[in-house]
Amino acid sequence: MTQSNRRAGRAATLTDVARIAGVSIATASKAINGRDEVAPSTRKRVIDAAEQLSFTPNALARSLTEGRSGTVGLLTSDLEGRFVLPVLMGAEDAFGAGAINVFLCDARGDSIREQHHLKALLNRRVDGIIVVGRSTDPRPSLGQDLPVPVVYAYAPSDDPRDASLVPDNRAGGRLAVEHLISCGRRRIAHISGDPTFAAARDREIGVREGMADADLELVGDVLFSNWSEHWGRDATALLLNQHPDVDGIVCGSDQIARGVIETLRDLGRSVPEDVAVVSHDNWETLATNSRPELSSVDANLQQLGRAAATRIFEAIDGVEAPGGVEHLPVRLVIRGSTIARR
Amino acid sequence: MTQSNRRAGRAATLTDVARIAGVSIATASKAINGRDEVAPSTRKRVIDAAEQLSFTPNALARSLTEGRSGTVGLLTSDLEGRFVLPVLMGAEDAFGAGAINVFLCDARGDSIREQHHLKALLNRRVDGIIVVGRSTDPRPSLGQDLPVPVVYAYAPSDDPRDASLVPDNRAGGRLAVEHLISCGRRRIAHISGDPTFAAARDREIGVREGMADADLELVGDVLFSNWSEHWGRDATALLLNQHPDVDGIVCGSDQIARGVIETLRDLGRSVPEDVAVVSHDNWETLATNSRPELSSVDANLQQLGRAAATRIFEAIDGVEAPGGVEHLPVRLVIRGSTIARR
DNA sequence: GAAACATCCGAAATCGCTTTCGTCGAGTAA
DNA sequence: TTACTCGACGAAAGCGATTTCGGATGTTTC
Repeated sequence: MTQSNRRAGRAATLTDVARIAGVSIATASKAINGRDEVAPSTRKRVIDAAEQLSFTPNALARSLTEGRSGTVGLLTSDLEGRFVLPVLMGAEDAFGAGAINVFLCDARGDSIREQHHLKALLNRRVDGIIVVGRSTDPRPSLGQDLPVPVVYAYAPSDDPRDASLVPDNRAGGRLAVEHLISCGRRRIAHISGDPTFAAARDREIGVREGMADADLELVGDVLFSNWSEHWGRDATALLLNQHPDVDGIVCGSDQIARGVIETLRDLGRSVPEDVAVVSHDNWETLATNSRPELSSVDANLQQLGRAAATRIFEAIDGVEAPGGVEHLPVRLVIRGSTIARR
Repeated sequence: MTQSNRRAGRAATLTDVARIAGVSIATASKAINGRDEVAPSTRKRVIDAAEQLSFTPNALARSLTEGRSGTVGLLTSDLEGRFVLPVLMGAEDAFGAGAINVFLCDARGDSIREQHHLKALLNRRVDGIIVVGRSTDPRPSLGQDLPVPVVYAYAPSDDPRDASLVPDNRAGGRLAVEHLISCGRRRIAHISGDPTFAAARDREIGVREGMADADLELVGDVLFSNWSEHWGRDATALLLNQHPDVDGIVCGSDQIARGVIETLRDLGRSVPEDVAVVSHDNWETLATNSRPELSSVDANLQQLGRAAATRIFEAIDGVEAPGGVEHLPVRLVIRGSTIARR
């Protein structure tokens, strides 16, 4: 805390710099911003003066004239932050560190709070807004009459006129099951999470497609309930009871997979030798601490954030945004739960 | 994306409102901001006009005159976000949603990037900065010559002149061990993480203090290595081999505890009957999905964020900040790993 | 030596809002 | 009626930058 300095006086302004350098503020501005109608010697004087005062231009003032603030709002309902942070990082990457700053607002699933935050963001004249939902289910649109471009990431908007970017869960399901098949598995089951989640349904579709393409059928029904380890354990017990010959399991999430693997071991099955397990999310902490480590489908959230930022940019620059939901590619990370470690 | 609207024209300004209401911008400003030198009828006209144009004041312009921006920077190196998000939420609470907005910047452990972000934040004239480290180890100070108040949260600054708020890990260690003792355990061991972490050392001190107060001694040496489940498993095997009669284990983190519990079960010990286990962090996903669920010491990060925000506020209002490291209370969350579920 | 032309610089307008201070008219007191 | 107070309102000066455009130099060119 540096009270002393703060009291010492306000931050240096362009006027101060100009005075010290003995030029007008117009010239000082040009010199500092590298415009070319300034003599080299003058420029040097100005730069030196700025240095001496440790002058930093007031971004607020600049924004006021330029009409854009160089900030973007990230509006989320994802309390836990597993999804929003990779997206944030991707966005930062795309924007370039420091060039654009991101306001992170957590609406906590409360639409009143969301409106509040939205209004605050607009007051601050953000140049764009990225909305990150907490699941991949469609969420209410912020509306069409906003003065800035909006991109929905992870969770799509329920209004097709909005631009939404979501991970391709269907392809993810297919990827997972194809991997199991390529590992020589044929009797494959699917244990997933909450069936009211679009992610669960989309992944199931992908899984079924992958099986069908290989002329295979899933072992038993898809087991739906919730995304927890507990359910993974219960479902596995159930599954092995009815279909003891299963040799591959696609899990709806890493958490489920953790439970699945635990119960498989408890019931005397070795992973991946007897049963190979692949899951979704690639949540590092869970996946790499599992024994064996989890093969998992990664949603490429950072890339999704980057794409969202790019969209915002394009829209700012006047490129008409196409609207509709775009599915971004996912990737499979292979670890010990499907292929035995050498 | 609402290009049409954006093209339709710039956002309404106070001048527009004033014109429609037939008053001067001065009066319009006063009417909207609730100042009292305005006749009720006039105020109504202005408010109506503002409504009609859906006028939103330009926060940038306002900040320019008021000298404060109503924004705060949150500078972090915590990639994973487990620590930074609760802090962010706490800060939002304290600031009041919408009244203050938070710039979240991730330096990714790179000091160049950090300087970059810091500069950007200062350019945007944030009213204060909260620095969130990635562990509880001291981190380099941003320096004393910043024009805004800075508070270090979670990780303290290495400069005692800075104000730092950190969880009281020592009290946490004590809390954990006292709980085990109150559960009737006497042969207690401590399995922790990376001993180069201040958190590991502080917790150990607390644990030892708690034991000493009860005239007990730890079973064996404290086992240090890293914060992973793998280590939890290995350490437990080691421990049971040397001290098969252990009846309580304090773990350095929830991840370690997960490994500990797993191996305890594998080796035929039931939790909590034979061995009670308590850990640190209270990472919900891990703690509540464990079997049994983990009793764990929660660092109260949200409260820490709230405290940090309050500090910033006070400093803005001119209250001299005390500097130095303040240890904030932690709390124990009791679950099934120490007390058998009924 | 004058005209034409660069080159460099500064006065002033502007962005949208807040705030001070002066003005004006109505109401009150004398 | 005059003098005075007071409430309501507006003109104008900032806040800190950018940018336009005209003016003051100095340099070519014929």
